[in-house]
Amino acid sequence: MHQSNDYFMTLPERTVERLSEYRRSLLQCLEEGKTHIFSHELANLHHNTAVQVRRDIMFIGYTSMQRKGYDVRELVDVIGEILDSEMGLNVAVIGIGNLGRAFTTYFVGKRSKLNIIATFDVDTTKIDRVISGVKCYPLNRLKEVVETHQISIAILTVPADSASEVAAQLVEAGIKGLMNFTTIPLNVPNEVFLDEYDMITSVEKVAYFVKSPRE
Amino acid sequence: MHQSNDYFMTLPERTVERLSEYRRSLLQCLEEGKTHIFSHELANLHHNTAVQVRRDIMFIGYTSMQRKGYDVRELVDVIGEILDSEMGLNVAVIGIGNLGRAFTTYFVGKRSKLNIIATFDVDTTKIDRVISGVKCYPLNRLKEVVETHQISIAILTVPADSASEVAAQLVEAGIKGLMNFTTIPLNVPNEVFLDEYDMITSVEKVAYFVKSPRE
DNA sequence: TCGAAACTGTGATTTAATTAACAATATTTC
DNA sequence: GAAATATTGTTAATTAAATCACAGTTTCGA
Ligand SMILES: NC(=O)c1ccc[n+]([C@@H]2O[C@H](COP(=O)([O-])OP(=O)(O)OC[C@H]3O[C@@H](n4cnc5c(N)ncnc54)[C@H](O)[C@@H]3O)[C@@H](O)[C@H]2O)c1
Ligand SMILES: NC(=O)c1ccc[n+]([C@@H]2O[C@H](COP(=O)([O-])OP(=O)(O)OC[C@H]3O[C@@H](n4cnc5c(N)ncnc54)[C@H](O)[C@@H]3O)[C@@H](O)[C@H]2O)c1
Repeated sequence: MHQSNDYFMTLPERTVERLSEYRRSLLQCLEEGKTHIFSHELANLHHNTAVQVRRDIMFIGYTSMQRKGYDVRELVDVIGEILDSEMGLNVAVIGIGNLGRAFTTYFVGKRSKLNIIATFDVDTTKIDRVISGVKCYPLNRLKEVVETHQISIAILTVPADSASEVAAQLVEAGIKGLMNFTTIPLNVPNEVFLDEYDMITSVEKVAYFVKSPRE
Repeated sequence: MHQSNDYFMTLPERTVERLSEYRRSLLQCLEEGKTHIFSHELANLHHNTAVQVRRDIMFIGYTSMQRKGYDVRELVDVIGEILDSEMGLNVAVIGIGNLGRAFTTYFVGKRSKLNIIATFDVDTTKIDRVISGVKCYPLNRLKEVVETHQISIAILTVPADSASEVAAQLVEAGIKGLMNFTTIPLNVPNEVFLDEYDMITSVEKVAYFVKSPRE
């Protein structure tokens, strides 16, 4: 039973994240030949509750076969309709150092609607080479390459002290979404979607809760 | 004016994260010779409001010089008292592949109360070598090394298909905090603090909001 | 010396996210 | 085919987080 609204409202960020995570588990289920899954099973695979799973799925307007659970294949497809763009989106990695290379290598292996089609750096030993399977361009060709290849998303892995400057260039070049892995919080115009993740903060948080366990 | 409670309640996770982020900005301020900072200045450096900053600082029981803003040095120290352990904590990286190496290289450079003092792998070409400045041990010596070096935190960067198994070994070895960078959600006993971060999910979220901007 | 201005600290309020509760529905069992 | 069981979808209640609103200080300027 597949029923999806023609006009989706924008989903809460956390729901979008969970849908992405559910999809990965569901694809795994498919590989194992599992065709149906209950909300509590999906919940157990992630750290949450059956109610939360049902609510997330309700958000995207999919409904199950009552009492049989969700059809895994259909659910994967519906999540795909929500998360993916028909024709895919093009992605660039900016700063192809240790983290940029690790990310690119990992990502390029995955089948996905997101294609890393360029990397950028200022290091002349990297420019014009193919690194992690993707061509590296000089940063000063950013705008040109972004336009000709219709790149809409950038992954920022440059050193902290050039992060703000490079971010401004990305905005100027017409990037629509920015994933910032540097430790510097960025300012971008409202119409550019920005997500930031700081590994060091995460590890410091773990350390805090190791030192001060809850209850 | 430095007034800290003897017994802290456990802070909300988001507050702990923000404190870690504030600290980094504050250290930067110190380097630039800035001795005092207002809540709205700190807020501007991060993506939040002056009230939020004041509330976070209230949580840790620090109070400013009225009308002069917060003393940067003191605030750094108070945040340190909250986040850091007196004698530091020892950390191990499990799976010293692309991501593990990037992380280790980056982290080892930082002055911090968290010391990466061992890495573990199963690849015999890596074992017993020093990689990213840290000695790599065979995974089967995990328990022994964790005990002798009093390692309490593990960073998990092994391939997805061995993540669960290795996590169980880490728990068994007595790890108290686990930062999981694999794409597999883990189950650990309640007394082990677990944080998980999935880069792919983050990028998929950015893609979703690029495709479906808010309002 | 007395406002006015600039910030902080915090109770009250609002908003957002999660969880509980349960009616509706399909399936199995006897 | 009726009762028992399992599971969903959704409304209502709860909890947690963020924001508002403002009184209380300190400083400044006239
Ligand atoms: N490595 C990690 O695990 C880790 C963890 C947390 C945060 N980070 C952050 O990620 C960023 C990159 O870390 P890394 O370890 O990969 O560093 P790195 O030094 O290995 O790589 C940085 C790369 O950026 C390039 N670069 C420098 N200036 C540039 C510019 N203006 N435009 C384009 N490219 C430029 C360099 O040539 C280099 O290739 C840093 O900001 C760091 O704070 C990394
Ligand atoms: N590279 C990235 O940017 C990235 C992004 C998202 C998620 N991840 C996740 O991080 C993990 C590591 O990614 P990577 O790109 O570094 O992979 P990688 O293959 O480069 O590294 C994996 C390392 O783990 C070692 N290993 C394998 N089995 C092990 C075991 N049982 N115990 C200890 N070590 C073992 C391998 O020898 C190798 O050195 C994966 O689970 C991946 O899903 C990586």
